[in-house]
Amino acid sequence: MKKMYPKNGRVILHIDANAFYASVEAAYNAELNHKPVAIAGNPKERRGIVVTCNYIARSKGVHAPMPLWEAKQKCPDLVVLKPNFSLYREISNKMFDSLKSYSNMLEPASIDEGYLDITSSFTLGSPLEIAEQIQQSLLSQLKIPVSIGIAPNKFLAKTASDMKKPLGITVLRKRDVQEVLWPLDVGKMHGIGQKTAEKLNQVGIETIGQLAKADEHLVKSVLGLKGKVVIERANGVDHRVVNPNATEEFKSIGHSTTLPKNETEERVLLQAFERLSQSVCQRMQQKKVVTQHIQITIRYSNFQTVTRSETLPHVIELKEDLFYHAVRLFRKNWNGDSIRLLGVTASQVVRKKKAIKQLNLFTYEEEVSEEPLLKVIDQLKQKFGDNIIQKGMEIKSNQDK
DNA sequence: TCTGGGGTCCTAGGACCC
DNA sequence: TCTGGGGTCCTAGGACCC
Repeated sequence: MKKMYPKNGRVILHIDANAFYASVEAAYNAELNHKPVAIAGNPKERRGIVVTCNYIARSKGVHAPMPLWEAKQKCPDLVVLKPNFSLYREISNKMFDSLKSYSNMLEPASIDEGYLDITSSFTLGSPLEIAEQIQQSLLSQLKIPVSIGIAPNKFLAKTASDMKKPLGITVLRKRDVQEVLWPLDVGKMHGIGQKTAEKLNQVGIETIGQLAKADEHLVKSVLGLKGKVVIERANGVDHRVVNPNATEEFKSIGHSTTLPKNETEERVLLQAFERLSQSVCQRMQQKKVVTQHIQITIRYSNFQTVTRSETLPHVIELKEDLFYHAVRLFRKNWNGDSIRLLGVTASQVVRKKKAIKQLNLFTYEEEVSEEPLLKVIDQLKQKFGDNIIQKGMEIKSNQDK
């Protein structure tokens, strides 16, 4: 077979597991292969949605993220399973371990897909041969069907893997872009959602081909800096590298929950915050990180969503601290309307090791009680109004030093 | 009987500093 | 009797993806 890799180019695979959660379930229960299967958030509760479903269910019109009641209406014999995330995580790890044997240049993009740069893996065979080998071994060893895109960059590889599902292998060269991509609606492009597509339509750009040839000033006038990027993509250009460390560089850990019913009772809301703080704290411990920035999300029953965040004068990691700051933000910002969803996020997390120097600066060991500070803030607030809070925090951080 | 939960990145305005 | 300009940090919200 003729070698496909160009002398000056890269060869990148995008490996995308088909209906991943449903495939994992079927791997452990073969009967499911012949039934329509959906994985749904809260199968018993009214607010469940389809997270993913197998291809039999899809043929009946079920798709994510459809409300469960609607899915059952379309497909009365739908088998609905609760998600088993720890199992999915385990199989996902096995999948990526297996991919690493083809190249170290592996970047997991989510639990069920990743990029593999095989430019230097030519001793293992042609790109097509490598893709076939990957597909067969994942299917036989893990019973996970995947689609694979082969292309000179990430964008084209991702686009290619999407073109044949399940169990497809698609080669997309730059010279194919004009014929394959340009006729498609601009909204089909990865990275262009409904809103962006509407904006482009309004200036007369409806297909990917029109976007590729569009005036950069025109596109920038509706999309800002993103305009340059999407024009490049439409021309099949994408210089992003495959970064094996990307998963190490996560930035936030959050938890949110839709309440069993719309809620106005503060006691219940605070209980929810306590559970959320607990689970965020647990995952921070697992990942060995601390945070100096906390954010809460309030979604009201009319779906209006408000986020409020705060940079803290020192890092925190304890559940009690997360809870304390979340509740303080909540009390300051809740308008009293009934609430559908609450969330707590630790953003800008830092590895604990890296934070140690900072911790020393802030006398981390002997935690200063917040009570005196709060009294001071209250007095200041009475004098100067609410916006004094930030000042108060600065005072504290100076004291800590 | 509407609309989950986990994220990332970008924008834009105001505060603040030099 | 009119008010720089550049850089950075902070905050809120929007868009997008899986």
